[in-house]
Amino acid sequence: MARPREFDTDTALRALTALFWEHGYDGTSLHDIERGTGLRKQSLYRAFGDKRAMYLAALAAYERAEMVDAAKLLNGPGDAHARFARLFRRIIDDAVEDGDRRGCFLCNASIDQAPMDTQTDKLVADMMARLERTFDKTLSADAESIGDPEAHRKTVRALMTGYLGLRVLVKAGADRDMLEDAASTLLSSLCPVAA
Amino acid sequence: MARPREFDTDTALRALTALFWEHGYDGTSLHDIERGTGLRKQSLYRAFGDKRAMYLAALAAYERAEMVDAAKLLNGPGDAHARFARLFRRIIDDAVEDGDRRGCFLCNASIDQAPMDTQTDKLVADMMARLERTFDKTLSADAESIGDPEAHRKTVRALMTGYLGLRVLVKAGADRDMLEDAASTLLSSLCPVAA
DNA sequence: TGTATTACGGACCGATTGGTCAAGTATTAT
DNA sequence: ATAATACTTGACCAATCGGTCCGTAATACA
Repeated sequence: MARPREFDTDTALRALTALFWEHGYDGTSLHDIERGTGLRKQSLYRAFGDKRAMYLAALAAYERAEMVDAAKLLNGPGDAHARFARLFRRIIDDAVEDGDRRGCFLCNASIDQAPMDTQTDKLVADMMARLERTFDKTLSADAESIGDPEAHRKTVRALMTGYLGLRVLVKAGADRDMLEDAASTLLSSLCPVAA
Repeated sequence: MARPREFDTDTALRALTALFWEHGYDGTSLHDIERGTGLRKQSLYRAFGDKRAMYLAALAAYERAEMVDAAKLLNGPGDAHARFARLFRRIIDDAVEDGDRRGCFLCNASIDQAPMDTQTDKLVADMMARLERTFDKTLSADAESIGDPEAHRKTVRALMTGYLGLRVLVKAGADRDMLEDAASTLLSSLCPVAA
């Protein structure tokens, strides 16, 4: 009945995610978006709505792609210490070896959009809650942690804080030593012997 | 010989700091700046240079005012645990009671400007280094920490990470429980008994 | 094949961006 | 008094912002 869309929405969404992730909301213009996606804004507006909707869709896509990817690391073999160590190691390696300073899109969005846009604020809060659940599940791999629910919850939240802090340090340009030291101490609370 | 400046540069700088701190670089327009400072942009351009210079000056002023203020908390009485506890308590209270979601200007700048502006990047790196020195000095208040320099350095850096993570959580809209739990665990590494 | 429906590209929009210029005025040292 | 300086104000600038409109091309169904 109607002419079919000529571009792939998922591909466009991936491009949008890359753009907003790296440059933020204000730092990404419609012109940048046209270049990055290879599409005219008209097509994008019809597919997504307005720029804000593109941003929110990109943030949600980030969660589906990158954070699910991180969750896989956390669901791997070994005890909680080993699992979180793999996550932190990946963050450090990406930053130092690939020079990837994009940080965590969720963390970035928390700072540059959440306080000034209610929709972003809501989405960020939801994503934070889901991230906490992921961390919670990972920590539950340790038998000893299930004894004290309060200590368990506190540890999860400290690890969340450490995760976010690490991603800020990456953005700030911290070197490998800095990141390694921070990560090692954060992990030591999970397994004093392996610290 | 020449007509003296009619406005107080420090007052203007305080206003600039408040603006950039709350709304970021891109989120603060010259129009906002004129309203916020009560000055015409002409006067501001002559006094500071361009918008980027205003931002950098504001960031430096933030360090002189707010971070020196925080340093006072860290130089107060008690052991390291008590000192850092006061800092974290202040962060949480400001966020929860006053609804202050501005976070830490240094942390904000790390995310929204440092990766895309070399001058900001340099200033942020310097400020991070000075913050680390402040944390280092505070931790040195504990006699037992001076024994192992490596452990000392690692603890300092983990506390930095925790500090930054806390400020991100505030921006993300975390509630009191979340912040309290995170802070308490971060502090527990300093003094297992008092945790 | 006719037609309704939709995608597409480009022109176009007013508003706002950061930044500059010019004119008039106030202040100071000589 | 005067020369030199630098203040204030508002107009002005090109460029860019996010967003819309419209003519044309392409498709699916009757």
